[in-house]
Amino acid sequence: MKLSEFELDVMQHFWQQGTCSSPQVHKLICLDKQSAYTTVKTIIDRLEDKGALKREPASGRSIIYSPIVTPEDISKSLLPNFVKRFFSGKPSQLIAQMLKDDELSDDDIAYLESYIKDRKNNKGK
Amino acid sequence: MKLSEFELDVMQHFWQQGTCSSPQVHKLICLDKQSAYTTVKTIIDRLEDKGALKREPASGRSIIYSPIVTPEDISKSLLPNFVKRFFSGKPSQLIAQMLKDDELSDDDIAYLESYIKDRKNNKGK
DNA sequence: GGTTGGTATCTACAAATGTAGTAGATAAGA
DNA sequence: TCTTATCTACTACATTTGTAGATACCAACC
Repeated sequence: MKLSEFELDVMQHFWQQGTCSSPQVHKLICLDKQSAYTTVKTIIDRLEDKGALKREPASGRSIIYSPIVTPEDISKSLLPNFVKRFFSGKPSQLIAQMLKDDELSDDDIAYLESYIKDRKNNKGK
Repeated sequence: MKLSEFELDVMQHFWQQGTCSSPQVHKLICLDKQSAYTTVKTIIDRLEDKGALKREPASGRSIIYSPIVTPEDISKSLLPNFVKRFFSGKPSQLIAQMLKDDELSDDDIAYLESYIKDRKNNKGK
């Protein structure tokens, strides 16, 4: 499933909220960029067509949607390509860039260090 | 600078080869997917318009192009967004997913360790 | 020097994407 | 129950992207 930029921005909110109505998503989107309500609704309709969202059996005025695809579904297909394109297919280069750009928190670093340590131990065996 | 999928596929070859003619890129692209020469040439023209490629002062029948933008230029703007979208903004989750599928080599580990060390030193200052 | 094969340029067009208006349905309040 | 504010459904359109044909150019070969 291929989703556009804007579609991903919208999915973002469903992934965070779990379920949402169109007006709710519109308000959330508008925190980042100005958009007409119908614009957001069109994107939601397209996401429904693509099978990324489904309607919940909601009682009420506005339709409640929930996500079908997960971020993992998408990232699993995009990540290898991403690494291949920009980091010569080497995950270590991606990590290096994040380190260089200082995008990693202390926790992230600690995580990496523990991974490295584990790996060394396993190798020793 | 925003590049499309196909444009990135083409840039890929320039990043690998350094400089290329359109026919050369066409042949490389065709190793992966069938495309008319003019299709590839159109993409190259668009990349030139966008300022991603420039013409080299080449003597001869076919134009030689070389890349202006680097993979880092692109990845720097895409990576934070990528992490935000698919990994709840947590780089460690991205790292975890990459490492799940793809092991790091000894060189990779050494590379990362030196980066981590640097970062710690800089932070101490 | 004319022919030919490879290359470049220009033009075109369908599909996807971003953007939003209009009209119709409907729930909530007066 | 009538009105109004809200939400949905449908339609529209400009731009970007993928795709490629037609045509023009030019260097090398016969």
